[in-house]
Amino acid sequence: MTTVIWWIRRDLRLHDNPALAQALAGADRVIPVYIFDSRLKPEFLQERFLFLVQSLKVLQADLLTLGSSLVIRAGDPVNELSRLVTESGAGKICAEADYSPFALRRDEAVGSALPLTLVHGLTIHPPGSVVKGDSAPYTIFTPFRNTWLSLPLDDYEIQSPSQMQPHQILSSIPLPDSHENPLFPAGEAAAHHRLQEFLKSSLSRYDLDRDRPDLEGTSRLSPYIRFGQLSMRYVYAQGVSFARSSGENSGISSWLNELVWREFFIHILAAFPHVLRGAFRPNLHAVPWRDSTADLQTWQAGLTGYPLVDAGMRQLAQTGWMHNRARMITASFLAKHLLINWQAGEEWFMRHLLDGDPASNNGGWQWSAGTGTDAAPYFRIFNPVLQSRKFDPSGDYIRAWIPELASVPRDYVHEPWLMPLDVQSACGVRIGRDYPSPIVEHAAARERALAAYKISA
DNA sequence: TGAAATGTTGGGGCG
DNA sequence: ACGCCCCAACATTTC
Repeated sequence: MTTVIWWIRRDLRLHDNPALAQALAGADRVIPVYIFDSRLKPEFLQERFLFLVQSLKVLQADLLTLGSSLVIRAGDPVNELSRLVTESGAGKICAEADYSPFALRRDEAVGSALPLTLVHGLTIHPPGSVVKGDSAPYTIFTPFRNTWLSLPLDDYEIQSPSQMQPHQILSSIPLPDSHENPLFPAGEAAAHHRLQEFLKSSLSRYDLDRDRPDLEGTSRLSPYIRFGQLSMRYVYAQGVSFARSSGENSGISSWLNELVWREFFIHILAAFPHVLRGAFRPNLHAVPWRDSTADLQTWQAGLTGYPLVDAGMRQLAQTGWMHNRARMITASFLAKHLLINWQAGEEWFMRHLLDGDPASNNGGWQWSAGTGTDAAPYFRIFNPVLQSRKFDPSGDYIRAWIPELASVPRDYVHEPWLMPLDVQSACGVRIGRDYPSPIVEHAAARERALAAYKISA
């Protein structure tokens, strides 16, 4: 009787799961295990932690229908897995490889003590496989993508097991209390449903609508991909086959491009783990950031006085998700207009985002702050008013997240501080009382940022 | 996956 | 008819 442990980390799926498939191959029984790592403090994970717990509940239910069961433990993975191996007599542990510095250290510790087999599945092409002629990693997106696209695509799809052998129920702790996020119902089935809905209804217009936070133009798949409720291989293959069958291409290729960005940042973090500690470009270590707790808190609270910035920050705090265009604008605002170290923003996003992943989050922030591998030039500073007019033309997104501004007329919704007093009275909003005046003046803040970045550029 | 400043052009008003 | 100015509209350069 051979027993294998399937150690689940961020691959919460039964469909197209190479680590699970490897565990099942040749084993008489497989024990699915999730371990809450005691080094990760749930209070810092907030909404993402609840999403994880909900997802584990669904996975548990799915496993029960197959005849199996999920074992939940909490503690240090080396200790917990050692106990599980002893209790079950398992001769092997299979897990999907993860490439963040934290995960690599953890798996090194487990692998040196126990028979751990890491199986690739997190990305389509694993880190180290997309490299330049001299086998150095790419640091610019476009050539990375060109090489990425030239590699053979494995569109093989591993079906979910139709049943699993029961295992003796090892001691398992109950899952913490949690509740469903109304925008992101947890579980593999919900993820598949969302993918199909997106393909059908929004993908063909993706290139036109994806930058519009007031529309449903994006896939909203990121939390599911983050926790592996969908495999990248499957998601990408679905996009490609949809493009073939619909004969339509413009929207699809720009969406597939976004998936390649995700791969790019995972590769970057694997090759340059120092990006989690500071700027990728060492010369930009020297930006003289302002140290203002008050301004940071104003940004976090969505009270900067720039409606689109505040709408994005409130959407994040209230839902655990923010539209990508708003992520870029809010990030640019913190790093450029407020001249606060982007790492404070990186930390805030990680705390609140359901899809919070060190590689993508760090990559996005370094891009916005102009410190990254393939970064926006330091002098590229978003004008929050122009961005607002361009991407939220009627102000629907602003009004959805800033109830104070719900009745502000369209002419003023992007820059309410310009409202004459009689208009303020007419719509019942006094700027400076019901909604803040701008925390900084755009032109002056822009000049300040240019000067500060110039020092270290 | 910007925006502002600066430069150029050309139509129209007007003396 | 002509030169001059104004200023959109667009293009280029700079941050």
